[in-house]
Amino acid sequence: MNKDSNHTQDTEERILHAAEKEFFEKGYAGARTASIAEAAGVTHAMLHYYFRTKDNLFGRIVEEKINMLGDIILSAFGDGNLPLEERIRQGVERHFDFIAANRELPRFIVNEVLARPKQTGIMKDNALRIVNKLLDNLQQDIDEHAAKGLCRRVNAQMLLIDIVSLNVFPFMAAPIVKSAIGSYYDNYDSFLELRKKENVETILKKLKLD
Amino acid sequence: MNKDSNHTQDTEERILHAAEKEFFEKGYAGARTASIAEAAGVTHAMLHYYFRTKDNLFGRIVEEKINMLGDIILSAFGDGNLPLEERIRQGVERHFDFIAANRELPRFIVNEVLARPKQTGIMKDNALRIVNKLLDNLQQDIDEHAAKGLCRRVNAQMLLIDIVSLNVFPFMAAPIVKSAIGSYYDNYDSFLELRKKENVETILKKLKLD
DNA sequence: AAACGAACTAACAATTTTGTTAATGCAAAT
DNA sequence: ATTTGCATTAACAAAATTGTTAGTTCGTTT
Repeated sequence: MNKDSNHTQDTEERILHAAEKEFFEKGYAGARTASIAEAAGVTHAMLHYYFRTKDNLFGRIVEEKINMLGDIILSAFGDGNLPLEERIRQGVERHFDFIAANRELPRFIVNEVLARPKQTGIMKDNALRIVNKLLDNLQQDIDEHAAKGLCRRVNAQMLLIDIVSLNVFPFMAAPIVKSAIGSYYDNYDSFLELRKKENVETILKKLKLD
Repeated sequence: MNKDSNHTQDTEERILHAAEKEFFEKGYAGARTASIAEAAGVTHAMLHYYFRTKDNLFGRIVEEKINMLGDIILSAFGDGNLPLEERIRQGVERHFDFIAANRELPRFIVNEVLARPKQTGIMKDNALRIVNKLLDNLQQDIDEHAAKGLCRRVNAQMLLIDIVSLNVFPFMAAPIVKSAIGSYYDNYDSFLELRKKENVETILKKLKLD
């Protein structure tokens, strides 16, 4: 069987892709295996042939997504060689951009993943270990700069929660934020551009000495 | 039929109460009318007798909750007689306290309400009208103080998004934030106390002149 | 070419879930 | 006391949804 005639990967991929969309949009309970199969262009039975249960299929999606959590924080804030202010500015911007490129991820994580502590506990702990290691490093960085009188000695954990809150919420609550800003901006994307700058400013201002 | 023997309100209330819990916990798709009836201590048929469909019952809960949105913003930030800084400090604290007392509301709104624009559009618009009126007033307040050189001239809309983001996110992502702060705090509530202060500081610092 | 095995299909089964209906109880009105 | 009407129940019906199975197709192996 050569690669071109191997439909397995194709079909499996298509189901996974359709499943991600369905689970993201409707959540586990709202998702229908029949819809997923239809969207993937395969018969309903194929879904069960490859993944046996809805649970299994869901698990595959969750596994893939939860690992992104730690990775994005690390890749955004991980460059300890930059000057602190630049490190944080870049972190906020990269994190914002990642969320903007994965707008439905936060809702999925909050609703579907965090609601299943038993099934996702290990993966979550793993992501947290990565983040905590980074936070230690960042806190050192902050403390050193603060000791030199270059910034306030803020808590790195709190700062990260600030950043994630500011960056994530406008996307999670997009429908209401969209209505709220209404006609003030040309379109939602131009609002988001401003929002990103605003978040960077808010965070950097918090670091500044009084 | 005297009031004591009128079981109608009792039963209806009990169903509504149980429904709110079920819908909050599991969302519309995950909620089961049978579970709601059982939790309310009534037969399954009674639920349909009073509300006919799951949709109707859900609509009643949504209607009640969506109206809280505008109200809380207004009651938190509405006091225009206070000095600006005090007005904002009080607003942030009151909004935080409200969310803390209704921790599952944001998730419900984001997941269930915002995902149903057709059914909730009018209610949402109504809440937004209240908020926008308040924002106009707050912006004037800010502009006046800025003109006197007492604060930065920040955009009131952006400021409100900042506040809501900072206050809401830690509750929506509570399971992961809980794990993340781990052993650093005695318990989650003592973390939340600090978090509230932190948010007030973050916002007020944003207003300060450089 | 015959056997083999993985991918696939159509039909079906089992369960869950929402919603209905006919009958009953019971308090208040006449 | 009889009637009236709402509240309630148990049983049932209908639909939706997940999962299974027996059999088919088709490329590969021997």
